[in-house]
Amino acid sequence: MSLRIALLGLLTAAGPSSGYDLAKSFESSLNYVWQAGHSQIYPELVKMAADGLVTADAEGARGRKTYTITPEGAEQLRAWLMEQTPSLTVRSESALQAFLLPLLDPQDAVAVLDRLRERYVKKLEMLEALCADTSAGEKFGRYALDHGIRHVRTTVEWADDTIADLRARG
Amino acid sequence: MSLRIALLGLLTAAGPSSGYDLAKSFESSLNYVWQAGHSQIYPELVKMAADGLVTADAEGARGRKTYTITPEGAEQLRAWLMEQTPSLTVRSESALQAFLLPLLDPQDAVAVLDRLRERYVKKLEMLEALCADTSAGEKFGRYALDHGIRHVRTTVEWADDTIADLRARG
DNA sequence: GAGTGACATGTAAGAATTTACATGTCAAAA
DNA sequence: TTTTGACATGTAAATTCTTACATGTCACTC
Repeated sequence: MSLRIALLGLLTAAGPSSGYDLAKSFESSLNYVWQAGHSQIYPELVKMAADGLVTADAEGARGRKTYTITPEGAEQLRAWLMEQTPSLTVRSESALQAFLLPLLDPQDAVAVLDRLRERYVKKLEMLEALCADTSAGEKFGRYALDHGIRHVRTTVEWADDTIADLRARG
Repeated sequence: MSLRIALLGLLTAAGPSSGYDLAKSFESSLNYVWQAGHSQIYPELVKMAADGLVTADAEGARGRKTYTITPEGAEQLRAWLMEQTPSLTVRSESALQAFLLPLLDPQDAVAVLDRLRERYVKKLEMLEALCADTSAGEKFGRYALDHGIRHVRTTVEWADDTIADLRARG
């Protein structure tokens, strides 16, 4: 369901798009909260067309197919947003790694956390640069970007404090 | 891989456990960052035993089987923690919902965000209660719990600010 | 004119995940 | 004593997700 919703959302925000466009959009905007590659997107668009949620243009240059959301698709997206009670859980490999850190001795844990922290700092810088770029303040990007930045910042702070705590113990 | 690592982590932290125990542990401790039901855990334990990462006791009362991590399992866990560079991406249905919110008109978006916020507040209270409980300060629970609390708190703050912004616009 | 790289779409196989089905034990309360 | 609920383990089917394979176009550069 989530993939479908994500695609309907992207089609609403960005207007008619090809599967290729949508895969790109996924990478650049939705990537922080959901992921999907083209091999998942293309077949899903076909199913969505069969279900009347989108319509496909005839092929354009280089076999390009442009999909447009239908009123039915828009309605389904709206219904999901208004009525669904999505799970509050999260799936995060790096959070899993962070969780298991105390199983290492403190020095090793610090080493691992340091590396993880470094990567989050990079990510934070990247997101903040995006935020400063005025052109990025479009569509649903604003709140989402803010959400992402806050979360990554929180993670870095947590890493700082946890490293300090581990150092104090080790 | 993540499921395997999570199970090895739980077995290390909690000592020898049954699949049932592990499923419970998953729900109560790892749940915020990874999820797995018993129907995924039981077969995985069998495979892990075949791979020499755990050993299974003979059956106890009510068909209970107790699994113990082997040195090889411990080594694999350690190697993953020290050497892997896990993805920084996250999969979160509620974050997806939050992202798509601006596609609704502001009043509707506020209504949805309000509901979402309410649920996060509940979750925050739950986690803070857990934190206050001294007995919860065991094993790898401390840092993980702190991590979870900070993230949920950040989400609530984001929701507050986003609701205010939406109200100002709507 | 050949090569490179972004554009563009697909399929197939396998792994991971979810949901539902299916079974049986033991202890305690009603 | 029956019934309820936690304990305990599994399998099957369906869906979702990842990784790899496979193909072809178009614009630009060397």
